[in-house]
Amino acid sequence: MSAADRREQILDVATGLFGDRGFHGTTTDQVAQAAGISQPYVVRMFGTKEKLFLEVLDRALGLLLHTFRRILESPAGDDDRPMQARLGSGYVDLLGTRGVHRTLLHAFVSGNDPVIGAAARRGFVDIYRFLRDEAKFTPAEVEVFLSQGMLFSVLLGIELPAAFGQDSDADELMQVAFADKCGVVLEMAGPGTAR
Amino acid sequence: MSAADRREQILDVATGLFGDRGFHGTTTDQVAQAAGISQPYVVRMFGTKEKLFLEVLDRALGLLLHTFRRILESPAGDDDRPMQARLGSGYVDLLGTRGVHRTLLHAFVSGNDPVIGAAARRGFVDIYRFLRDEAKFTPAEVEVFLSQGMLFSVLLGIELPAAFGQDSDADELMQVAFADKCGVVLEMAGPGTAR
DNA sequence: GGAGGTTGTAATCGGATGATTACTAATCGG
DNA sequence: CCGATTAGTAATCATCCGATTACAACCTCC
Repeated sequence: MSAADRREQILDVATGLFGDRGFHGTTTDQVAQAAGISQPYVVRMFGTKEKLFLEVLDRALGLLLHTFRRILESPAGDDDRPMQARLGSGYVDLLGTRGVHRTLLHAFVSGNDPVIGAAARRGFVDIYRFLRDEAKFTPAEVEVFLSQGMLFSVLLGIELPAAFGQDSDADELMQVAFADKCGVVLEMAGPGTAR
Repeated sequence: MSAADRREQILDVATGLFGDRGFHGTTTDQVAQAAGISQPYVVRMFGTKEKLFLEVLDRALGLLLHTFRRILESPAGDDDRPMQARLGSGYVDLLGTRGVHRTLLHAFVSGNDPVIGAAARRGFVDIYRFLRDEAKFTPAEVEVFLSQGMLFSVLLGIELPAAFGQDSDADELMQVAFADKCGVVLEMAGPGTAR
């Protein structure tokens, strides 16, 4: 396999693993085994585990913004909902790429780390700038959009969809938070969607 | 020092440390040094690092719910704002106890862990039940309250207040997200509030 | 066909880390 | 004053983990 392809493959599996267990909770050996290669190769290809995580984070942020820009620039077609709702659906659809949401969330709780924290802040502000400058959201719209997005992410973080059916109050909470997107979320992150 | 007092002291410093670096990123030795005792003593007092984290998590959740209940049951007095706003202020005031918000967030991103994840889900559903059954929030009110709370927490997670003044867009984002609470947040979590 | 680059591994190192054991100094009730 | 409980440590263990080094197989182009 070419180094470039291998690189992409490692970043793919690393996104899933970092999403599951975070930076400190994931070992380079787990990444290597998931990619079917040896641990030293992972380290040599990225230099350090931290650089690997930073690349994973950058890719996740890039995918997020790319998804948003595609929606923003695509013709509305038969979708007559406001842009907030359309971008929201795009955010949910990121569930299709394993680990993206949860890797981002892991980065967002690492503000204390001098390197990862700085990258996380930069990434979050980039998203803000997109909503303000490109999507032309008003401050109030930004606040609602980001708020709902973060509740969504945290509920993914605690794996509430994966525990669906075990606690009627938890199921009700999902209904309250995800509303009409509940079905989609359960399809993509519900029980049995595991790794 | 009595074992009970020592226990509380360890839980206090551990809350700060776990809030800063999470479960996997914090060592029992860091906790011990912060408490001014030896590492084996920390381990023996709590059994395992995981049990220590679970106690820290329980305490944080307990403090959160206790704060909410106190506000709910206290007379409105001169505060004529709706209960959503009053509980929101209480949530912000939890910044007064170092590490509570960020420890909770770290737990909320650990849904994958069989033990910590289960505790985190239980805790989040407990909060939901409080809002529904005790605070009598409507589903829409719950959604708004939790959404804003999670955006608030994530912005704390990336240490946006601590980086205040370094990026005008970041400062603007804080204004958009925290609004009238911006001043209080900066006082309690702004630059120079460090450990 | 062989020189050189590319893809990859085996072996190993050094340090960190959670946990265990065995011990000690102080405190306290009788 | 003494036996026992309590608060605490020093030393050490076994393991894990990221990183380094040295080497091997393979491809490719002249």
